[in-house]
Amino acid sequence: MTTKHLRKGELTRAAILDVALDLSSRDGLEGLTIGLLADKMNMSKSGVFAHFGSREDLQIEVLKLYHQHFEEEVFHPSMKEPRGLPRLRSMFVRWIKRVSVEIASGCIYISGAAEYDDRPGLIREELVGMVCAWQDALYRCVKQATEMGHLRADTDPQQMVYEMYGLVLALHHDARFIKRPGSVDRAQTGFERLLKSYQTEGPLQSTTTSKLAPVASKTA
Amino acid sequence: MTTKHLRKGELTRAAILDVALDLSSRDGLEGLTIGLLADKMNMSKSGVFAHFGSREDLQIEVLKLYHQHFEEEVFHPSMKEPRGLPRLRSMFVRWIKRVSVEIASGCIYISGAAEYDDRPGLIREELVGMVCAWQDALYRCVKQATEMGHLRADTDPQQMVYEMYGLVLALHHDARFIKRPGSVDRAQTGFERLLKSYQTEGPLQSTTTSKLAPVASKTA
DNA sequence: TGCATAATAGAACGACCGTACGATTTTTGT
DNA sequence: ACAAAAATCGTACGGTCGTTCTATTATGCA
Repeated sequence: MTTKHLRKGELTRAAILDVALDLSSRDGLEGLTIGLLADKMNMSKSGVFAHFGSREDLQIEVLKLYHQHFEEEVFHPSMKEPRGLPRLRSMFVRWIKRVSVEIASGCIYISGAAEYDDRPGLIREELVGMVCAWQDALYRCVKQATEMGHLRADTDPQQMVYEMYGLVLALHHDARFIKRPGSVDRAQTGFERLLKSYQTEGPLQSTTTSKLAPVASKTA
Repeated sequence: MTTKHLRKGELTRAAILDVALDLSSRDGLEGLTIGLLADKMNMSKSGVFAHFGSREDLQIEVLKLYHQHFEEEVFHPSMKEPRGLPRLRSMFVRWIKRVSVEIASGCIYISGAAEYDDRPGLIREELVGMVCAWQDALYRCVKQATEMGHLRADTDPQQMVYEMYGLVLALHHDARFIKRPGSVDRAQTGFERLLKSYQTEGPLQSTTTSKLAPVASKTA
């Protein structure tokens, strides 16, 4: 019946996208080339090209594939954690785990941000949308954590997301560019300090009132 | 006498490098093209090329020029501030001021880190050296601040430099890529929280002993 | 003012890029 | 098994890149 949909072309197309994602992670989306991709696939340039209307289409498909992986590895599992601080912890830990695995290859969200910060077009728009979606997810999570009393009531979610993002950017920078060991621990340490800071420390007063215990039940 | 050294070629060479730095800031060092550079200079490609042995040489010269500007604007003025916390503050403030001015053009240290994290060669080596030199300067400054009692004695300088760098990377990311307003304030706020955290907060105890007043005399 | 020399221009090269098109092979449905 | 359709290949075009070589122009010193 519906088996007619699994035509061979779709399979090779998926295989091409897998390899393309690999290449883009290493050399950046802008470094992705159809000729190189054809070589790695043992195909002709035109054979690869035929699966996509243009190079830009290919790049966008790669981007969507990366987004899908990111959601499956980081976002969706974290959404199964209980709201508030446990979920926020899960998001950050899975995030830096993914980036630290990506140290050998590279995170497209991060490398893409540098590549497309001054290159208008569809790819940039897509990329900005994805990054903003992820930052929004973090934002909502921080907000919930404050509403549930896991973080100080006057916590500025935007500010906290900003600093979390900075910790991950620094991880990518130091580990992948500088190749300095121990960066993963530094990201984790920074996050703990961030949490402690937004839990106990008042704007200009000492720690007195903690409405709720930051430890939540493991069952969703 | 020594006026023979200011031959005309040296002048145009310097002018070319200025334009090249501008172009590289916008499109990245790898996006720098001799043809485009020649257009902006109203010169022929070969006329521009003749001043440098190769494109790689040109890129390295651009890098050195950027490094020189960075030192003049950020490093050297900060070294005139009194050791410890005042100097550290100056370094960070001048740094983010420079990066926030560069939002319209782009910081080569940061964009270069993404471009060359997997591209071996002379340019990468040069770039890593410069960034490490800057991180080392920050490291020494933090260390002095702890030795002078401006920061907690158990402050891990490497960790603090890591987090400062993260704040600046996030600034570059949010302001230049996402184009979200208010990022400069967020970097500043993050730094203040960072300072407070490393001044008062103990590893697992409350604030009791502050050896020295964090306010130092303005005279070096 | 001349003349050696430096500075620039111009054209051409080989390489690689994305893309287009027609021929050819492989897959698919009957 | 055979015809229709899909997938793949080979080739070619126009463009840009860095680089080289030779010719031309501008500069600087005697």
